[in-house]
Amino acid sequence: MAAMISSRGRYALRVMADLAQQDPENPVPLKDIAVREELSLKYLEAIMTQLSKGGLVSGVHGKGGGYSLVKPPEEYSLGEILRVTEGTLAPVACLSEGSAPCTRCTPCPTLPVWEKLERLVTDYLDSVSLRDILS
Amino acid sequence: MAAMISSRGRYALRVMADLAQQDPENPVPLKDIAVREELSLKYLEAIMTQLSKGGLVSGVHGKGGGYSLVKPPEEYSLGEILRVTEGTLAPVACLSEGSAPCTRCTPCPTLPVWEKLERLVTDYLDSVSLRDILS
DNA sequence: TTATTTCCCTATTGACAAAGTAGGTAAATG
DNA sequence: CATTTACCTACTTTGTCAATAGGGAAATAA
Repeated sequence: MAAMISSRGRYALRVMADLAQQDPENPVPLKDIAVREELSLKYLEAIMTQLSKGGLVSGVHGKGGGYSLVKPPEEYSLGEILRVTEGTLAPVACLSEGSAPCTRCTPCPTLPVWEKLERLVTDYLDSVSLRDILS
Repeated sequence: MAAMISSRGRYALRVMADLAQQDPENPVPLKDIAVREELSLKYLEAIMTQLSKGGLVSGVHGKGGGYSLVKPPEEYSLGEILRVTEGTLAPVACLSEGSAPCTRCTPCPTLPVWEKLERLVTDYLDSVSLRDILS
């Protein structure tokens, strides 16, 4: 199957969309999101930690705390959210950073194809905003 | 990481390109390809079986036998080769055939995004021919 | 007919990543 | 100080992909 976007990434989009539909002034506790989105609290925590470390949301501790977006929904692109949770949107392993360049044949005749494909995907996902997927 | 194209698919492209560079009149035995492409014979067999069942190559048994392309290189698209080996090029699991439609929310606000992304990827890979990647 | 070559078929193994769980710690609030 | 909440570390489970192994069936040539 080898889907490019994992379920974790899709959950992240759902959660971000959920946050976008709440009052931006009040942080939203994970407990609430877990119920609305039918996700386990623990799994949700793992995803939010990534989003928080990636600077996409901010969390405040204690009673009355929770998570909130750091900017308006139209300023998030799906690409930027997915890059944080998926790590990379590269269509092949040899384009992911941290992978040794493939030396089977030089120059690699398919490399330009993968590079263009990655650009295609990235450009599209960067062109869709979080607001665009609010229902 | 979640690469869209697995190493198996990339091997398939290499093998098809290898075949395209041999005499189209004489079937090429796997043994030869395995040496040239530095793949184990057994693994190569598994890949060729898929390509053969997919109708992309034809194999003939016995001495003097081997595999050959069934049409000229310019008539193969990368998309058609990859669909055979990867099973699907769907960016998300819910678009793969055989998967139950997701019922979390209807209508799903992200579905149009995935559909467009799949079309983008498919159209591009279908526009590149096997001849285009011969070195 | 027999031996050889080759494709072909059905498992199985091992490695690894992703999905999801569990239990706790630290900060903020009332 | 008790409660609420984010945050941290580790684990189990599950599933897929890569690669291997050991044959069997068809074709050819001697």
